Amino acid sequence: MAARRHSRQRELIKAFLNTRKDHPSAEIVYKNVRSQNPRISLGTVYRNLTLLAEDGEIIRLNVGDGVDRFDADTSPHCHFVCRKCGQVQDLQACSIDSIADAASKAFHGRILGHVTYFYGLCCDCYGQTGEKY
Amino acid sequence: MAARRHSRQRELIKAFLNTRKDHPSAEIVYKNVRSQNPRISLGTVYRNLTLLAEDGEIIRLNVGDGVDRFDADTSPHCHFVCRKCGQVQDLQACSIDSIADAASKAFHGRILGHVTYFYGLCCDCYGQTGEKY
DNA sequence: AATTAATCAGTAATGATTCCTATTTTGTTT
DNA sequence: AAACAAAATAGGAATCATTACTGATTAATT
Repeated sequence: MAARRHSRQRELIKAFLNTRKDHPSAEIVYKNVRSQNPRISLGTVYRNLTLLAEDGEIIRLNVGDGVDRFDADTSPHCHFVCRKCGQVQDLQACSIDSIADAASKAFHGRILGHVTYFYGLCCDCYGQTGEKY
Repeated sequence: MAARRHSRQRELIKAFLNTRKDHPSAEIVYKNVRSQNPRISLGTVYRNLTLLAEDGEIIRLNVGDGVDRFDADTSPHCHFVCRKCGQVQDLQACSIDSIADAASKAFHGRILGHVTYFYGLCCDCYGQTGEKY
């Protein structure tokens, strides 16, 4: 029903996300994509990010810092959020898939998926602050 | 430094949260607490919810639905979010603490904690929709 | 080329949360 | 108990990410 049509703007946005591993926000996508298409509007960026996420081409990420972030890597993986500098990075080393199974057994509805993120101090911030946190 | 002083309003808010297990939003806390103190302001509710969370007396919860939710149960547990009706419920049966340890080994910064929530269909919605989702 | 619906740019609107300020409370000190 | 200082409040304004609206464009189809 929702016939998705090709669009230059959406293609640009997806291409940009493919170059980044730092989970940029819509605003950052907007600023960067404008260098290739100065007439693109922020609303268009938001709408296409939502469309791409609906189509499963990207992942919408919310780590509780007030902005939605977007990730072109749709393979199952977790994220780490630095409490000091706010950066978000991938954490491939965690296989939590088994958890959903365990949770399903003690649950009477239906579990479709789960979201996990870790927080703490990233490598750089940990080195700087020592034991501050 | 931040000498916390007693306040009727904060006490009311905490007492209300203690009676609820459905992780209400600030707006809902506001509406309910007003029946006991009609002059309380929404800003006061927000500020005290933040203070309580900072003091570790409650937990601030963000499941990506646009509002922050609050939980008086500070014991370690996960949450389940229904994709259809939006309700948030506790999921006690999951012990994911071991995950943080596993993740720490493959990480060069410092992991202080983690957040996990499951999503899917709650018991009621699963019964209604069958295989729709 | 004509048609139609998706998409766009630009802008206004929404809504959750925070900020601001004069006033009131709370806990402490004389 | 009166005086005092710091913290908290009510009420409202401000912020800011995101969504909604609208007339103009554009991509795909006949």
